[in-house]
Amino acid sequence: MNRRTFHRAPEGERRQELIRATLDTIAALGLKAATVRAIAIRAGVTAGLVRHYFASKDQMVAEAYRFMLTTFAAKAADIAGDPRMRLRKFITLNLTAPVADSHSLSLWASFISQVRVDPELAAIHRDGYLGFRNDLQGLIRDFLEAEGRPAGEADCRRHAIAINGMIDGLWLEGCLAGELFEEAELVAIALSSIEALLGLPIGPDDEANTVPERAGDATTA
Amino acid sequence: MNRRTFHRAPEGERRQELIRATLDTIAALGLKAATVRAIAIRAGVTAGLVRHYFASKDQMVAEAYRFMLTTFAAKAADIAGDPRMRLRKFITLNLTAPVADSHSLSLWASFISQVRVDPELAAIHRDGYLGFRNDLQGLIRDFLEAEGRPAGEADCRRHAIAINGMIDGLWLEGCLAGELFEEAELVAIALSSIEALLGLPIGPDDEANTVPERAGDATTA
DNA sequence: GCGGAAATTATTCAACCGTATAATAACGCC
DNA sequence: GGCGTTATTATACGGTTGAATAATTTCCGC
Repeated sequence: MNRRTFHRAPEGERRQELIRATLDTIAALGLKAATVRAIAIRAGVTAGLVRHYFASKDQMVAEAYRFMLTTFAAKAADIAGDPRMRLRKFITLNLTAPVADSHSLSLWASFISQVRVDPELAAIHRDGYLGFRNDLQGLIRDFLEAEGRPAGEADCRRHAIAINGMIDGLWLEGCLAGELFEEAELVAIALSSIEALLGLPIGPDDEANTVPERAGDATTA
Repeated sequence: MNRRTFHRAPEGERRQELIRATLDTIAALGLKAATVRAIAIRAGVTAGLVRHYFASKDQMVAEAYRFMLTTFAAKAADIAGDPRMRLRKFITLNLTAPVADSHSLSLWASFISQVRVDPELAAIHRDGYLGFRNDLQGLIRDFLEAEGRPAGEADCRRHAIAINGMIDGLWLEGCLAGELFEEAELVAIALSSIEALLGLPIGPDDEANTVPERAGDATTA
């Protein structure tokens, strides 16, 4: 009975592979079916190896969650341009793939359902989400100031809550039923709605900012 | 070892108890930890009894999901009043307990993460969500007409998407971090934002519709 | 420098224990 | 006695473990 030949991975690489396989498996099969064995097979190794890199399966899952949140935050961090452009990019970024797709929703929902019962995941969750709305609030403040409409702390907070809510909600709709919307439709709705909320135009002259016509049905999922 | 004395429940009642216990257990412990035993204990019976009422655990979970969606839909169905009142009630209903609390989010996320991998759940999901935005679109159309601002199909659809997105998003924020908001704050933000989106007042004169001041920090979870 | 032995350690493998679901036997009330 | 409920058992599967082994690096005599 011969033993399998294997490849010995360079420092850190296998660890990253396992984290990626964890996320892929959860997205594809759900948290319940994401067993150590299933994850290991997807990563091309055997189950026992997991405990060589992580103290436990739970720790590996926790690190996978942290990695996911970090990846999201990193995407939003390197937005450049003037305040109006930055706000517009932020919204677009969060309402198009890869942030807005069923893969992301699947992952997100799996973790959210565990956050309430797992203190370690809850801590990671808190860390990950802590800056999100603050970032948005900063973008809004900068934008209002640049447009000569400086606003107080309370007003900015209120706007950030409303706009954050709208982004989250449209993200949800896009993930749940992306095939019901044109590619840019959700982004256009978000931008024009936010214009109405703030009373200021956001769209640049050189790019379409109107809502494309579409006479489809109106179901959510 | 004496056998426990037991109570013989009337037909149907025990079944309903088990469904309720299923939802409670999923919300409290997560889908993974919602074992037949845990659910049975919560319902005050022993595990074997489940198989007397349901063909399998999966079927019980599926029926619990159907029950949850039905309950949500039923709440929104019996709203009475003039168009403006109905729209306002619809929004309020979806942004206050029991629809908007961490219990609901927990349930919702648990099921959503399974919907993609379980065809039976997917069918139930589709049935349950099919009419939601159409209902909202109808409310919006009626409201606009009643205010003398009749709108075409495309406009109504666009408004319904935007407002549905905002409701979903604020619902999400309320569930995730309800303790960061005043009781009526999210509702007030939603109502004033929707006023801005539609360009029409929604709030009645006799009820506060302004956003209450609150100088707290701005974190999401 | 260089070839190969020795040490290191990443990986596999098989088995363990706990627990889950499903099936079935035992029991009590009407 | 029949039916509803419970206790018990069977089987399967999940995470974890530790010993065996293959791949890689280090070391040493030359």
